[in-house]
Amino acid sequence: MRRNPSGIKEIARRAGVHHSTVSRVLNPQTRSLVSGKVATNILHIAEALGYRRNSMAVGLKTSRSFTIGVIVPDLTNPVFPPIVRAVERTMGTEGYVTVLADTDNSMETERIVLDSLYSRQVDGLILATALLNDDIVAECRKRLVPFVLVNRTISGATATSVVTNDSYGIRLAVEHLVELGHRKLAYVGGPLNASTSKSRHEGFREAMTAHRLKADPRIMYECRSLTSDAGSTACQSLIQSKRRFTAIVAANDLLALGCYAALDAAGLKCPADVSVTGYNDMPFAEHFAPPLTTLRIPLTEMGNQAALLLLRKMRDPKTVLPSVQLQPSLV
Amino acid sequence: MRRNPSGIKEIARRAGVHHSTVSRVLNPQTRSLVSGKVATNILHIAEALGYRRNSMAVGLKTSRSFTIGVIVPDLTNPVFPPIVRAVERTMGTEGYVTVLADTDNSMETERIVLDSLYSRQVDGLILATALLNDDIVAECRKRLVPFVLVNRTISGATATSVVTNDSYGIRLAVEHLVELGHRKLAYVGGPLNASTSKSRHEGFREAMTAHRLKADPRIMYECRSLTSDAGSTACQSLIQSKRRFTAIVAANDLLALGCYAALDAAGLKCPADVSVTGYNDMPFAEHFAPPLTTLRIPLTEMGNQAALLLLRKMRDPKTVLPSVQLQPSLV
DNA sequence: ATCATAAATGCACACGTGTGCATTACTATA
DNA sequence: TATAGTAATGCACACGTGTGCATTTATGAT
Repeated sequence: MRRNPSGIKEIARRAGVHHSTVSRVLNPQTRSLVSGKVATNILHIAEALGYRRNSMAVGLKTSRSFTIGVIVPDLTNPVFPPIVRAVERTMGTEGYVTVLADTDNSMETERIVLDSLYSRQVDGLILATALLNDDIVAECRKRLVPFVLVNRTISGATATSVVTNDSYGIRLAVEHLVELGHRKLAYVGGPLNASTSKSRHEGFREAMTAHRLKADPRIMYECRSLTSDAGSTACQSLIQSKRRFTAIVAANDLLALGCYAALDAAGLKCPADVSVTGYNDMPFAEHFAPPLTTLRIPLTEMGNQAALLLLRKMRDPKTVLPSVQLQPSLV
Repeated sequence: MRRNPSGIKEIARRAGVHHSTVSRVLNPQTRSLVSGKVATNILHIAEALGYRRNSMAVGLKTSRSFTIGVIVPDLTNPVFPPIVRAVERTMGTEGYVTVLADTDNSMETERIVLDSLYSRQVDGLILATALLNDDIVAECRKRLVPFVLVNRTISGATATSVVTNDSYGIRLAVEHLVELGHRKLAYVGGPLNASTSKSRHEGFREAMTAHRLKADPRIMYECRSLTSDAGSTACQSLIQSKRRFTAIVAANDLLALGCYAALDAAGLKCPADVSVTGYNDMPFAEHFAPPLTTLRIPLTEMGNQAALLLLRKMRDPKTVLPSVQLQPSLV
């Protein structure tokens, strides 16, 4: 089934010109090379035929696909949709199309996906999956495809990334709780191989010592995944440890919700018995019971910035891009 | 910058064979045509060179891109990420890549996006944006690209779609409220040009008459968009109308949350004064204050089914696909 | 050993477009 | 009007791969 019977050649035939002339007309870049009369005629014919240029042929010839890849660990994590959306939009206005890949937190599928994208000649990548020492990032570098990290970064800050100041954010949370009179703060964090979790972890310790409090490692937990379930089990063992704490700083809203559940199951009231703070500003967090104190991170802005940086890099591969760090705010 | 210096020809050169032989080896379909010895040798060389086939060239030659498009109206609506994720995954296992497009509820950008995808020779489309009489769907049909509608469908059921039984879902909600003793039910729905909103609207009226209750059009609202804000303003005017109602059936969780906000602002308690039900089973709806009674729709399953149908259609364009209707459940 | 047959490989063209270079048509200046 | 110069267009090849057909090589039967 030939889906597009009318190529550039057909237009040329009808206009009585060589197909190269048509090519020039259809390309805004080179349209000025051809006389106005012929140009408008060709444009009319193209319009009448409903012509759409075949991007595969263009891509083959120019080795640019006007396609970028966005790789996320889990699209159902509410952090990512706003980022992806923003990327897709700003790239779209520049004529780029966004292929989305969800790795389901698996490095193996990430590698497969990367192969697939590379084979499709993507012009650039936006990675939201980076771990601290990530051989996938190394591979991207080796393959010479421009990429920007978003949300997470790698150790050494050797790649351009768009992240938020996580340790500052956690400090805001700690200060908030301290102002409310809390002194015994527990911490429920994520896996330390991700930059976000690591700097939140460190941010917690720094903020505690800054307030002359002790960050007790016995009431600090590192969850394996950033899910509600993980937070719940962490909080359960926290409760069972019988150590005193009056507040929990969670490194993620989902973890915080898990804590809510565990506290509720243990008959503890929020925030009467224990206060909980989250991180990420999940949509509608204010409707939770009780309304979750959390940190808003400018997700859309992050997506925008990442897209803009990537565009710069793709246009001029030898530019060295700055990394961007945005500020979270307490809500 | 040549990113892929080692094409099929280079491999052929090193193996001392013609490039067509390499092509046959690299293609599992035709590998049996070439002798085992040569094949393994070629595979080794390809491996050593880190060869990845150029999909644009393949696509140009075979006019298949192994790419599909997924078009959603708003990715930050929590309904869509699970669907998109499921589609991407099942398509991925079949070697397809998914380009995502967010139309931001604008038909204009949808048309632009569609052009862009068509130009990229997508093999198929999954549309979550369909309105009841949708000329975009007509355009897809004219362009002969296989497509499947998901979540929403068009009038006349003339296209294959994967949807849930919305009127049944609303009936469940109504029955639930009636069992709780409610008799005066208000309805806050979405724009009637979408099939979901329309059948929920109709479902509400049917369920009411089935219980010998009157669906009072004066306390039934049609919001312009499915957002929390829209629900809030609808509920406000509901309150200001001074008409009696003891429960609100919202056609969407976001609308329901807006009702929560408006009721709270008016000093009304939930569910003591007014009960509210939602629709869509937003993640963590159980953590809301109060826990939202809503309808769970099998989003992942919908995405899966849509992908499978599309695969069938792409493999055999002359099959006529069945439409699938899944059942929601009250939670 | 000879020949018929099958297996393996080479050859050449095609997919649709872009682009440097050659060629032709036009314009202006003397 | 002749000529130089420029604008407009045609020509041909290239991008990387797939595939029908021709050709060569191996296999087996007599």
